[in-house]
Amino acid sequence: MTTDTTSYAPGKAATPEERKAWSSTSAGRVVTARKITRAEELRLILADEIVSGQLAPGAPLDESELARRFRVSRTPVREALRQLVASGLVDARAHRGAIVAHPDPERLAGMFEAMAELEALCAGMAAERMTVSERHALQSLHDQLRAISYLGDPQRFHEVTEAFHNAIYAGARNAYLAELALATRKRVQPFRRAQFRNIGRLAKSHAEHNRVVLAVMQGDRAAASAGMRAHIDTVRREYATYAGKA
Amino acid sequence: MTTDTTSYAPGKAATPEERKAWSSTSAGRVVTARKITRAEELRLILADEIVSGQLAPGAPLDESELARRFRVSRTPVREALRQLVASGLVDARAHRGAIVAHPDPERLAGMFEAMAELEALCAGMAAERMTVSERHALQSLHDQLRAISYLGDPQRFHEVTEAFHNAIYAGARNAYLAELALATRKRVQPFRRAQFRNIGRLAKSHAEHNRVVLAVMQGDRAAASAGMRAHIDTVRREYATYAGKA
DNA sequence: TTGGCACTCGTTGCATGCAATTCGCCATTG
DNA sequence: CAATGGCGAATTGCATGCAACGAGTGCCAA
Repeated sequence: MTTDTTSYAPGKAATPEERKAWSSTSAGRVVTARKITRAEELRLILADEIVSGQLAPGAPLDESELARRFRVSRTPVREALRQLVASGLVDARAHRGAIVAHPDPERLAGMFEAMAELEALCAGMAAERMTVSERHALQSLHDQLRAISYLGDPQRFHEVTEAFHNAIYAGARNAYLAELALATRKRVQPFRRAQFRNIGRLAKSHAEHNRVVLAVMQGDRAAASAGMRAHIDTVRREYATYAGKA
Repeated sequence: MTTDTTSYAPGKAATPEERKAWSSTSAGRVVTARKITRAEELRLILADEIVSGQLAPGAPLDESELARRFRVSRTPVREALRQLVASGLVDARAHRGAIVAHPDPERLAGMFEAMAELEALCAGMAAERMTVSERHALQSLHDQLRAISYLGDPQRFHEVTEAFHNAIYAGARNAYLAELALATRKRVQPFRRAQFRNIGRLAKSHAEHNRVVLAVMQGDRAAASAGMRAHIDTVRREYATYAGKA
């Protein structure tokens, strides 16, 4: 416990100014979401830190420590952790604390396989259902990726890749399926960090996307699915090569 | 609030005997899970009541009321609700309470479509990966279903159907994918209650399963997928026919 | 020296009180 | 008469204190 410095009066735990402090760590991504609860804020921040790799798989999530860090009581921290447990990003056992989820290799392989199929499914549906303007928007993102792969900016490439996949989710016209795919993507993300340091991977990734984009533009469901499945399968293999320590 | 009858001393809110009372409502399914926390208990109970239809979509979930009902404080109730929100069975908005999830028709259609594809995927994978004994076990469940469909016991038919689908999930050798499929199944379940009152549906369901079982026995992935997709699609159409009020 | 055991400490689980927000109701006004 | 503004009640959100559980440590006995 060790209530050390702060005064901590009830309902006045931290001024808004104080509370801004914590988001300074996450590189300019300050989301000034004012209309949501503290627990929801914490959930979003912690999820982001897990997905972005700031909190590595296996890292302990101490309630009191997080409460101090975010200048709130343990209650909203606990609620945020419970939701993260339910979403699969965090593992917890009663009286034994919570850690960032760290699936064993077999489970991780299953997540990759499921991701491949979900993405393939979305791509196939998108090939059939996207509007003309959506197809053009997808093509535009794809072109951007080519340009970025030449420049060799992994961070930017990653961001636009996310947009690319999100565009396909949206094109599938199934919000629920999109949520499943996105959630799976996020849960796998902490284990593919290393890939984005590999510049050579960018061009290959773009080439794989090319098959998908072509099929989507032509409305060829089977080809779009196959292309996306192959792409994610490459991602999986790439991970398997890089990761000896998983 | 109205602290009416019980004394309610801290840490001694209810004796074990008192706490047994609530589970008597759910028809003999008393799970004497002693080693888990109260919040976890509540989560399981509420999820079961939602899936089983005791709590209908749209029903309000008042924290204080649930706390009284289960003889606990609001804290574990809140944690259970948060987890149910994260799992999609409950919707909640800050300061406005929680209700049993009630997706609009479009979203529900998406859930049915996703379920069809997930089940199809599992069936296809199971056709390739099941052991011989697993295939025989599946066949056995299928035979049981035929017998039950003759007897016309919808409740029992439902239970064995669940076991049938779970056997296919297990045969797919992908725990993560199985979780997705099962979660989706549970989220859709509250909207297909009516179907199990329709005795005629039982025989048709069994006939649809037949295609899947045959394909699985022969290791024919494509046929197993197609069969399962067609089955779930029938389920969806059946729902669409029954439900004017969704 | 080693195995078992009780004790202690740290962390999590739960209860409770207060603060904050929302919504319904009623009065006031155009 | 309708619309709007503010007040009150009810409900949720958060802080805090205490209880319970687990893990580590040191002691005792074999």
